[in-house]
Amino acid sequence: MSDCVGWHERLHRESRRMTGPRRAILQVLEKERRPLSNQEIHQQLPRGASDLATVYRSIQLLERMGAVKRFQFGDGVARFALVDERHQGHQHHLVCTRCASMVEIGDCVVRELERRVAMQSKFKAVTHRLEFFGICPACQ
Amino acid sequence: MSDCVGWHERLHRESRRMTGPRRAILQVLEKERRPLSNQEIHQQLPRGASDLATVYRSIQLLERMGAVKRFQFGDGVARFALVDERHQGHQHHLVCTRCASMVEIGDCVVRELERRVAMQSKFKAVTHRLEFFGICPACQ
DNA sequence: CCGCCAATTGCAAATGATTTGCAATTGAGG
DNA sequence: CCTCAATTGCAAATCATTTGCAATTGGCGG
Repeated sequence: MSDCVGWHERLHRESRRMTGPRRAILQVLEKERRPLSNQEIHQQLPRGASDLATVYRSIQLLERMGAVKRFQFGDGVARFALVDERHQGHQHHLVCTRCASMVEIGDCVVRELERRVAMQSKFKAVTHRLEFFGICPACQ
Repeated sequence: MSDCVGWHERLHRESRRMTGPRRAILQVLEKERRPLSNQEIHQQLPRGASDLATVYRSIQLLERMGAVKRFQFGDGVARFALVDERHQGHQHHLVCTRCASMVEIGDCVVRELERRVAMQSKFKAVTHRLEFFGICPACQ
């Protein structure tokens, strides 16, 4: 179980509070290290720990803070997973299309390409989003 | 204006019909070669050419046929653009985050990496999704 | 330990995108 | 032209996500 001290500070920096619901939500995200929908997070919460609307609001906050990353699988539901702080917010993942379990991909090989793309297209502030999908060993 | 003959055949292969609404929708997609939401498609249609529900159904069909590609920018709206047949359905894009204008990216450099990822992770059937975002010259 | 006050929450209602049921309409082959 | 499955329009239903608001709560100062 995490004491959430790190989170407490991080929230405090933006004059935000560490509340019961937020603590519970963070604990779910830390335990299940894979993309979860707001619904799924809410279900895994201890009974009465937080309202669904509060889950939405907390996730929104965490996303603004860059603490959580949004995944869109194309089924109309947004899923979120904690960002690994070691990767300064830029990291790619391999996600199982059956169970959404997730593996981190090593270094980003696309950075280089990004610069070339910007150069050739005359676009500014070019970024990218790269995700891998497949079927994990457990699901095969 | 396209005569839509190619589409006619392609639909026929799956015992689908080329109808008025579908023709109109395809014409919009061919003219505006950038990701459009169902709403946007519907708006650009000649008055009364198709119901919004029919646009949704047609786009769904085109997506199943692999004729259209779905883009999720994270604003809760799905956008779709025609797939360039030359690229057998695999192609990356650079999309303007302001106006959604779109440029195609040349060859896919990630294919190689994909195999390595599959190997190391023991995942099967690994695919990927890669999109670039930026601000196009017109929007700068 | 107490009180204050902005931040936060629960609840219910509002939004907005997308889907669906169904009866009426329409392609396209014969 | 006739037939029939595919398709459509329309309205109602779903589903995810957001929002208004009064009540509650964290955390700082005293």
